[in-house]
Amino acid sequence: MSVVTRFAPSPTGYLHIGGARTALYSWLHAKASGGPGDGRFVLRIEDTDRERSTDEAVQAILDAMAWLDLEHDGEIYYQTRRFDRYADVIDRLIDEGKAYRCYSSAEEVEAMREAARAKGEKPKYDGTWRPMPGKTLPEPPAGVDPVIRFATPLDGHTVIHDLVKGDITISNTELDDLVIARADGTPTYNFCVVVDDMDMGITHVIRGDDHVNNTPRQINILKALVGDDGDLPVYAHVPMILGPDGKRLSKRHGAVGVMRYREEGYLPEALLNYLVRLGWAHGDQEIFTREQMLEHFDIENVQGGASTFDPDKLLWVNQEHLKMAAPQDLVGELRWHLARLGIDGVDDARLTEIAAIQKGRCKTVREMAEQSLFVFQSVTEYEPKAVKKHIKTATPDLIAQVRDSLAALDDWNGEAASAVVKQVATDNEVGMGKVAQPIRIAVTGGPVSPSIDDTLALLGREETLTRLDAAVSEFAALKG
RNA sequence: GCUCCCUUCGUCUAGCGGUCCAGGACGCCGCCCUCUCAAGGCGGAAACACGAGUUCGAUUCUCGUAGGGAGCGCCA
Repeated sequence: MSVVTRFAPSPTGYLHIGGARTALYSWLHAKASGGPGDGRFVLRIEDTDRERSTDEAVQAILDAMAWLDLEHDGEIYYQTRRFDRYADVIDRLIDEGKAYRCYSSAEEVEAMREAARAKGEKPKYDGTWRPMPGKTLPEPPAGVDPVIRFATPLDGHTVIHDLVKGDITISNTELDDLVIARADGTPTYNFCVVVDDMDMGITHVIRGDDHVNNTPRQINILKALVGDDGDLPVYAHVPMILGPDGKRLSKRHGAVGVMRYREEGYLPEALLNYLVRLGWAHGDQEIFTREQMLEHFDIENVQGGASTFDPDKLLWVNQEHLKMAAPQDLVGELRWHLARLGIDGVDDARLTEIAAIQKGRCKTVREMAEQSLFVFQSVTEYEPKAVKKHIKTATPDLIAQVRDSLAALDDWNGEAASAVVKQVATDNEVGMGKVAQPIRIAVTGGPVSPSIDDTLALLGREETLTRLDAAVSEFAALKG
């Protein structure tokens, strides 16, 4: 049987790191099992809460999924477009006596819960309106729209055969008769999920473990629909991701949107790599390409306990991916970051050249873009601290010597340029640092840039000579 | 309060009864390399929550305790 998984976010905000990992695990499980492309990965938008769902949030989630390249199969489902279907199923359950109308007010239900709590029990609805053999129901109050409640089995227990947690058994007496349709007729989450997963042929439900307590309710509803012997999906509840404070990472608790990581210069494959390793391992391997994840990922090896998000390690993973990326594969993100810094219209070849030189020395693409600005912007001022440290009285003369030798070069390339710098250092019996650092400051304005040969190669002869000339007079004036 | 889940270095983890005075990685601390920043090389500190069992033998199995997480909505 082919695997079908789904990712089912509610569009009440951006896609955050925990959601991204759940999506990744679901995607991997569908795509990794049974060979490439065998399984299906469905995207479903759970927007039944019309108060909080927004189109902007839907778009934000779609954008993040696209950036991460977690492609879904087939159409995107929206629960709000399936209300007719839910209504049909609810009618059927009522007809079959598996659900009933409840006229208790919200205040009354709250009082029931309080009463249960006072007795040291779990807060529950007390079943006032539940039809029972030999029981006389109260007269429905006039002018009150009822909610529909599901008649949960009164005894027995429900077992979840969870792929990551193992078997979980919950007594049905822990469960109460949950509302499956609100007074205004709209269906609720626990109900829609069941109908959807059934209709969409979902074989594996992979979701956060904040849902484990809902699962028995959902299983009971599903059994009411398909019978005790009907097919149930396989569940896999993945643990939460905790913030540095040990609290669950959530939108209102320190979690930021996935796209924020793009802004900070992370590569999507690096973020995915970090996320896949958070709670899962394949021996000692730390760095995974997308292909390697697909090859090795196994949902059953996912850790049972929550894990803490570590920004430092993410940064390292990103750096590793930067190092191993082909320069041309970095062009897209580099262009995006440069654009944010006001640099547009640079051609691919140039960006590839820059990426090739910078990728080994940056932790993020954002840093790469920032550190490459000197290529596009002429030097308008020299960093005072750097000048103070590296520009001495003899410096203008040294730079002038380098400048003249460079001007005389037949071929302009990094190797030849750095040979010139070395020669000048040797001729004047000073260390490389005495020449290279001033040159660096002269052509970039600051003390940090790629190696001198790469820096000059990137700049080109004309630009290098122009900047050196400017620096010679500038530094001479400074020290004169 | 009740229910469920979890527990190896600060963090992510390997370990699936003896191979473990516990391995890797991030971070941290030294040293080396060096034209800056990185990278790289070498070395170091750092953990099986606790208590009972089971067993010839427990990090590994069972049960308690403690700690942590989640849930208990006409939210998803």
